[in-house]
Amino acid sequence: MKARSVNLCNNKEAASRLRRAGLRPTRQRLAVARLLLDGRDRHISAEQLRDELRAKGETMALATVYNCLHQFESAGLLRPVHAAGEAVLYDTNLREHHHFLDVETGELTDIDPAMVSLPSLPDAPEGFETESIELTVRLRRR
Amino acid sequence: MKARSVNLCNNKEAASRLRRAGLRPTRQRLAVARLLLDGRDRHISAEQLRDELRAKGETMALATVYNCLHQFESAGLLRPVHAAGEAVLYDTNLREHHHFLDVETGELTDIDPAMVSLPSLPDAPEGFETESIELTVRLRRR
DNA sequence: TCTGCAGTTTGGAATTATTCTAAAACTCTT
DNA sequence: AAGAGTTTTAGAATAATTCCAAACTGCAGA
Repeated sequence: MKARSVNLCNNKEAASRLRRAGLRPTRQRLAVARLLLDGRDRHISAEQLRDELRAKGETMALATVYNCLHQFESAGLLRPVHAAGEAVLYDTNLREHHHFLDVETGELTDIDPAMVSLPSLPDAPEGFETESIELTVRLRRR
Repeated sequence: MKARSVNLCNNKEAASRLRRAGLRPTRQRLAVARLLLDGRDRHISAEQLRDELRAKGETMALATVYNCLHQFESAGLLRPVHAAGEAVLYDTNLREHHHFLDVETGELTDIDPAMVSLPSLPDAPEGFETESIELTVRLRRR
């Protein structure tokens, strides 16, 4: 019985996932894929990712981490969230959903999509198309 | 018949507005107030503001521009919008509303509040309170 | 298997937005 | 006009990210 989430525990699966996305499976991209594309919903910054990789023994230049994140984004494997603190966070949850943001820590939490409905979204103005929609509820410790 | 928008064409009115907000009316704050608190709805960054001030013959340190913006924000005279490009933009429109963002230029445009309704906003998690809500529709030139 | 080249990675410098700092310049009250 | 407490300022410092040119690597073909 296979779960919906793809398990990229080994390089073979990660590699084919990358190839399907049009990315050459380099050592660095494989490491990132195994860490981020395992089906868990998370939000991670470039620096956090670098640290987690390092903890797994995969050190790579910060520029490479940024490169990977951008490539994964273009390939539709990750979605950037801009409204967060200072740094851009990458969201492994590709379903439509929204976020709580703890403005103190910068931490993001998914909002259950059932809790919010956007019944009437305005059409994009002439000459534009909607790239994405971000609803962020900024939270402060009470 | 006075319009709803306060006209801060002269320093007297700007000064009293600042005092009411608990801010000492310094030359720099007066200049910013006259430029931003005239009732027009706009979105402006620190650098843009500095340039507009300079164009009016009011030069001031960029640090002062940032100071002013923060103080105006704390005083409830401006609202920061974070979801925009790289820089924080300050919104002179204090009514609840949302934004289109041109991701190319970073330009924000208000979304008519009648066009969007957020019927069921999720409650803030235990121990938190909602500071603000930002709905941003990111646009790309077609 | 070997080779070459386009595609990748890398460290460090460069950029951008913003904050910090300590000193000089104000504002307000007395 | 003087003192105290605020503000402003220029420039240094920080943080996230991008740029760069050189070194490296995956893979297609000989």
